[in-house]
Amino acid sequence: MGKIEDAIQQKEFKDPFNKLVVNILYTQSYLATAQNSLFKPYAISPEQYNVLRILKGQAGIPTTVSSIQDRMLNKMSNASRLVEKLKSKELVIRTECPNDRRQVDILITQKGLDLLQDLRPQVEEANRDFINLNLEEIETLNDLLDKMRG
Amino acid sequence: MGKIEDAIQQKEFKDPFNKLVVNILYTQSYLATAQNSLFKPYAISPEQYNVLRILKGQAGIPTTVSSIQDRMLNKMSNASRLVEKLKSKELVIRTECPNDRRQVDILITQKGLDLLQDLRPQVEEANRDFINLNLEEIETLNDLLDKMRG
DNA sequence: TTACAAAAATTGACAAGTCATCATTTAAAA
DNA sequence: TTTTAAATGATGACTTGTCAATTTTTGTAA
Repeated sequence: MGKIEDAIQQKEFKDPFNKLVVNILYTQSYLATAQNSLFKPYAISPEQYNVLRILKGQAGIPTTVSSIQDRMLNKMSNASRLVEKLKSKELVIRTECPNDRRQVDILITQKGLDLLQDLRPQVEEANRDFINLNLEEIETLNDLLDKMRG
Repeated sequence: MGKIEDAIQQKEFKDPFNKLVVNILYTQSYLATAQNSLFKPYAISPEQYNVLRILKGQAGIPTTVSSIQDRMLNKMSNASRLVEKLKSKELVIRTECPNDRRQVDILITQKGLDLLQDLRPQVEEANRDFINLNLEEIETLNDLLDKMRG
């Protein structure tokens, strides 16, 4: 049994709200650590993977830095710097936007697409390994998380 | 409606597992950002708050660095450095353990306890503000997260 | 007892989150 | 048109997460 009380050796919580906050933070760490070791051999971080995933989702349409930021899991992150890291690995290219010279168009490269392709089966396998729930439970969990944020 | 699809502007997901991973990572960021701005006026981070909470839970019993690490939400974190930050703010004291000189006993100070006391009502209020669920839903969510990790 | 392995904590290096500030460029107001 | 405000991205400083290496101390086996 993976009860949160055992995981962090805390017998009881002030109230159910507090327990839920702790449980979500702990579960995120559980997933993030797994993701981290999955991506490590490919020399990218979960955050960089997420940016690549966003760019692939744009299906070849150039995407600005702020648009990437809006789609990121962590809105406070520093998309500008992540893009720079990806560029130095030749996983994306960055071109000045002709319409608005303040903006910068970001595009995933073939090398970036190949990396996502290689990772795909491993990501899917890891997701199944680390989520011990059936489809109905997953749907309930997704709905409750959505509702929780209001 | 706070659906995850809208939050990150992604129409659909590869599979329910993938959607759940994304949803948990996003929800953690949602909570962590709220915590961050709550603690900011008190010049501590959510992680430092968590260490103080652990020490208070020990009820005056000296706690070693590795024991703190075991109880932290993020097991990969650097407890040694967090303790050093708290010590420089006089929120904890650090004494060499007499039985085993490799270990270091950490104890929360009165100043640290006072800080937790001041924060308590605000943390409780924030938890309620950011969790739009009833008690039954919270319990279901807690149970599903526990089961998910196996 | 010596020698070696394990445990505990610290430290260094790098990536990412957080936040403030800056420069450039665009859009709007006077 | 001139001035002002807003948008966009980059950068710097600081904290934390991640992980490997190092130091000190303890425990154990030869």
